[in-house]
Amino acid sequence: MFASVIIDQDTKALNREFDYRIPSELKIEKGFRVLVPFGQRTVQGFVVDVKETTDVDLKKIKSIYSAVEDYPIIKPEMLELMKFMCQKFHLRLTSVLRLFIPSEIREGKARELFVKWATLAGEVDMEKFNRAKVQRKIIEKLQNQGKIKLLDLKDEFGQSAVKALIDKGVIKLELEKQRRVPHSTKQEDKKVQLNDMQKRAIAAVSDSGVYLLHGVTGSGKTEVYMHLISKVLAEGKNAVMLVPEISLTPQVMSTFKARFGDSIALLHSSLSAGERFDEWRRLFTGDARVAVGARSAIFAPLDKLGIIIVDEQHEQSYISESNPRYDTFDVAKFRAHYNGCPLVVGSATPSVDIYQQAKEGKVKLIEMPTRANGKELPKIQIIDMMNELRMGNSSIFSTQLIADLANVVNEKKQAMIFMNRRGFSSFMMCRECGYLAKCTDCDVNLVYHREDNRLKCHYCGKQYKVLDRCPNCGSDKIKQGAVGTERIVSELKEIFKDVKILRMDNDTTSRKNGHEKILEEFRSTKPAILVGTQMIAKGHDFEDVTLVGIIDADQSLYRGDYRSTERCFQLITQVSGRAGRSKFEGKVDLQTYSPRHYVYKFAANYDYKGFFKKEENLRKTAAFPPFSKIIRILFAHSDENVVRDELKSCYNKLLKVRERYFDDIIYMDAMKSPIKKIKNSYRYQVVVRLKLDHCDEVENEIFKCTEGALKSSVFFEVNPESMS
DNA sequence: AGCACGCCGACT
DNA sequence: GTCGGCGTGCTC
Repeated sequence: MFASVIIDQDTKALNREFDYRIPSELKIEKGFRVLVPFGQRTVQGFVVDVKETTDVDLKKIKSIYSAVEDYPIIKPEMLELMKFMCQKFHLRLTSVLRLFIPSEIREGKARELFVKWATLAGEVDMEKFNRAKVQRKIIEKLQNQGKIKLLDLKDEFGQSAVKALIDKGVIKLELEKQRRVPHSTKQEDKKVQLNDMQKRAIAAVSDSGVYLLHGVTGSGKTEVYMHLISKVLAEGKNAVMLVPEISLTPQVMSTFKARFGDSIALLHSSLSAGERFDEWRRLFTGDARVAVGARSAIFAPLDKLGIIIVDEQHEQSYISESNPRYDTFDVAKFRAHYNGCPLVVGSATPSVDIYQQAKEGKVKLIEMPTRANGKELPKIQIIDMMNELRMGNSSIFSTQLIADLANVVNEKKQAMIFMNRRGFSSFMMCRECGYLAKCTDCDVNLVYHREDNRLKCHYCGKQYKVLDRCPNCGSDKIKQGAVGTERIVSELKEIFKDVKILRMDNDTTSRKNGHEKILEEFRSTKPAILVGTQMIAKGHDFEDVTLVGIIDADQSLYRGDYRSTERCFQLITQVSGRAGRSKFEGKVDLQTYSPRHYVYKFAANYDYKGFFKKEENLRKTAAFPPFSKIIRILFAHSDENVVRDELKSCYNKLLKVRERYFDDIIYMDAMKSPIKKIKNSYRYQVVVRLKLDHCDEVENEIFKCTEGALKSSVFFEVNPESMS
């Protein structure tokens, strides 16, 4: 018998199967981890196939040395899924593999933790211990208690006496497996009475298929998820639930822990190696039956899945940005299909893409249009910053926001100020008339590149001179760049001298528990103002927050890609949900320089459907996804000439593909990446936009063109989240 | 990834 | 002559 093995080394050159003979004395099946001779060395590999024959010259074939475990570490479903992912996302088997087996196990770094227990080996002849007082005491204690942890024994009586007894064979050691418990909780499970809307939602999820749970913030989606999971567990099946990493706060984890106890495994980024190992093993063996975690938890080694839930479906973090790039949704869909179970994705602001699928009937839509506590959603007031300017207020804050903040301070309540300050490049606009630089060919906003001081379109690569005068009204008041959270804090401190003002963003939360410390401080201070980015928008329930301020909402609009309006809508809705969570009324001050942009009107009215309709029409007209497919191929290498050459030869092949599929390709061009160099590696890219008709076929043809690039790293993305 | 093979410069 | 530099290519 022969085994097809993939070598556990992630390089282009090794991205194929190697055949080995299976020695008759070894029991080896698909999914086994094995040690094999490879070149001059012994390496670890994974058996992906077992077969009677091989095409390889028998003289070359070597035999497998041994199996690492006596069971397949990769289950059949996972092998299938690996193959699917390679094909779907154009990935290497060797890099996909790493997603399925935590590095702690792959590299053999973490093991099971054992505690040593000491017991007496048999009858003891006490006569022999007349002089050794300490040893005598130890024996007596063991006679009384039966077994004692070795560490405790050493603590009490000292190292040497214990060791002497072990050496004499009086004490026998027993190993007991011990679980490292990553999170303990004292929280009680709150039994919640479901309302009719929730009951209907639960009942709607019946058989397999994809369900979109569209529920406003505060509609009680989490309770629906937990009920669905309980139901599945009762049927003897298992469940996976995904949550964005930033939402996986201690409170959220405690809630789940309180409900599901030990049958849950929580997978998140701050687990230690040992904890991750144990949680993974518990899922693998079936000791844990619910996996809750961020993106990578979709690879939880559970069989018999009864449901997969993806919360906050619209979150960008479900699409992996680095190394093996994949979309969690496609992976979840595969697993749901394989297990014949439902996939439920939920959001208050579903992505345009999935809502379109719901509209087409590919996804079943479940709606939860009202809040569980019956409270109105906070009123959103759009504040025209252009008008503020005309009135002579050129500060970051509108008079309205300052007045509302003063109110919050007076009433000893709390406020959150949200500022989306991400990305390197920023937009250019006229402060007088609100004119925004746009690409003439693409109907996409231009992005300012500091490096070469030019405006660029991220979709066609067309470049423009930087504006020094507004082409619309002739004003030279051109605004460019962003205001950071830091400046907001310092300006607020000037205005509200005695008020606690906290900042929460990537810079302040990088230390361990930085997150928690800031939130705890905020929770316990009144009045207080919390200034932050994205991360303050996630699931924190602060009862006393009565005001949310959104500074410069436009920032998320002008990022120069087709999804920016959608993201802006999601952001406003998400952030607004933070205000008025309990008995107090909430209000949102939304500051913008383009108050008439359609996204604000719809967002202010919480009108998702209206927004979707508008956006759908725009994308249809402009032929952007979901009505087309964008492919971005990024080449990166430390030597600029190498990337340029490899990109060029790829592009030449692409030109031939375009000849063959002329009608299917709307647009195609090669250019430098918006961020030309990252970590000393030069980046060039090709962007292609396809009609949907034969897009899978054309996509594969396009991918083939990249295979000639041997030196550069090639990243192949479909409908990329970002172009930088 | 590693390790051998191989083809050019400076050394006992 | 040969010791060793690291560029290229292969590993079942």
